[in-house]
Amino acid sequence: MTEADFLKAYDPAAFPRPSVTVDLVLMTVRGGALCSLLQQRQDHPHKGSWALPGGFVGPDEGLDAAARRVLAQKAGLPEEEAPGGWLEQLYTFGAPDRDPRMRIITVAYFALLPEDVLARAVKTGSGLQLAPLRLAEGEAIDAHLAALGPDGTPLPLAFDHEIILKTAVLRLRGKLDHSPAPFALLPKRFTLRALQDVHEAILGTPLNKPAFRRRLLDKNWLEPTGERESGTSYRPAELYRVRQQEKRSVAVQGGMTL
Amino acid sequence: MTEADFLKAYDPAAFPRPSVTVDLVLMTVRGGALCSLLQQRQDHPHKGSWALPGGFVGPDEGLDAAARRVLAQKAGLPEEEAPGGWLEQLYTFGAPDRDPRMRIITVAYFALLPEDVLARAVKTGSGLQLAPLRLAEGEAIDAHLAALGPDGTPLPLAFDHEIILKTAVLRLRGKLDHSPAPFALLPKRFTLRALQDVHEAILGTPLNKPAFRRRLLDKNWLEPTGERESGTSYRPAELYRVRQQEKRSVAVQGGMTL
DNA sequence: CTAATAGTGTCTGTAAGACAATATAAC
DNA sequence: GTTATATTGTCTTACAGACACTATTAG
Repeated sequence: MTEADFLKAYDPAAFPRPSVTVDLVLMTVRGGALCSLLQQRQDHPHKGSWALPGGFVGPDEGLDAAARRVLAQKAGLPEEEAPGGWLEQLYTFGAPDRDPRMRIITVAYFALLPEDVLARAVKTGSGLQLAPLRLAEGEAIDAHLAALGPDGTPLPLAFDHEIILKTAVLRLRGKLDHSPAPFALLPKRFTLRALQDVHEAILGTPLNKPAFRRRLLDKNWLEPTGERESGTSYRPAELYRVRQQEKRSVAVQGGMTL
Repeated sequence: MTEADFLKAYDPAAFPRPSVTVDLVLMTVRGGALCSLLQQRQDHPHKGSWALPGGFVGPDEGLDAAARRVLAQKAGLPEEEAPGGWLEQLYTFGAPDRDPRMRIITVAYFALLPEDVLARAVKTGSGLQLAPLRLAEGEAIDAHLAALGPDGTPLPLAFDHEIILKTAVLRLRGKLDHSPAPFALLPKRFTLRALQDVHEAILGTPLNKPAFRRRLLDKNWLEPTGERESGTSYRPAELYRVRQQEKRSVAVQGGMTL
């Protein structure tokens, strides 16, 4: 056994290497619901089921770079531009049988994008869909998550992508209060009410307005622009923007702004 | 470009696959300090520097299984036994140049083990060391982390292992209050004082005793055993144990008990 | 003016920090 | 008893939830 371990450790080419991919959970909030971009599989295995967009990691490509590349390809985001999104490594899934064709280890990322960006991606690509995610009550990791189709019925999910989606939703919930990530779901200038709507959609529960406002403003992450929203038939709300410094300040391995 | 992408996605064998390893941050608290097991490299590259124990992921081996195997090999833990530790996937590091020999993507795990288990591992193996970790003040990810040798000077760390260690420490700090993981650093029965010492070592700051006690007991994770510690020259403290149910209850992708 | 929402003030309950008082075991 | 620490009680402060009140804009 020690001999075998020795060989294993010092002659890695002696046994087959796994393929490594990145899979992306591209999320946004639309119509008060947290949604994820899914792509219908055209081939076996899991033909017809819905999968996360992904791609193989190139031989000289970093993991973040691969995630950005897939994001650009699938979501139609030019890599050089700054659409104001968020990208963060989520978790790595590597069960030996997660793909029936061969051994594939996937590094899952999640991205947050403004609604219009993802809506445009859906229209551009084919077999794409922005599916509302419905997570059963309770924060347990073994709770069931459904991605709903246009008719409100759950879509069949390919591979282990339900677990990946569930992990993403729970991670996002956990980070809501401690990370500037959720701002990536809104345009550059937004009202506090819109931000609260985003939080409520992600948590799936209503929040107290004065408390929410206090909490957010006390963090000092936002600054008022002096401008107001327009087009309302009632009192327009102040537009806020994220302080420049907060776009850099990041928690533990906290992801990156796009 | 679309053609190239197509080939990339559908003919993964057409380009070389990366090697995939697991690296383990094996931590414990000793002498009031958070320590990690490090192994001195016997070969180039980084010969003489100190590295995290790790190993290649086998062709039919899951990531968690690989981490457990390396844990058993390096820390001398029999895989079947239940020493009361904690194992959790940390983050995946895959910069193309992180290893000069070849492309290696590593899935980092961190483990928490009682002090005596790791101390035994250090004595058994060779070139092993349990190094106190000192993190510069401030939670910033770009702060410097040093692993101290026996003479108190920082050890040179191999590859990107400083970043991995830093990530582990920050992750552990963040989970302290929300996860039953820290209990893995103590024996099965322990006093609240010992638990507070562990928390203080990890956070690097003293805590308020009554508040700590209230917080922990209010979580209802612990139950008194009715027994007292022995061998003290003063009033012995009550011994607590973790409720059985809490060993299962786990937060978001929260790791596993050993 | 009315309608509708923005934004604020205030009360209350919960939980943490600080500090002190009491309890208990070894000697 | 003394000593050292466990364990509990209490005061104060900070903050979140609840609710109501005031402000502002369109029409």
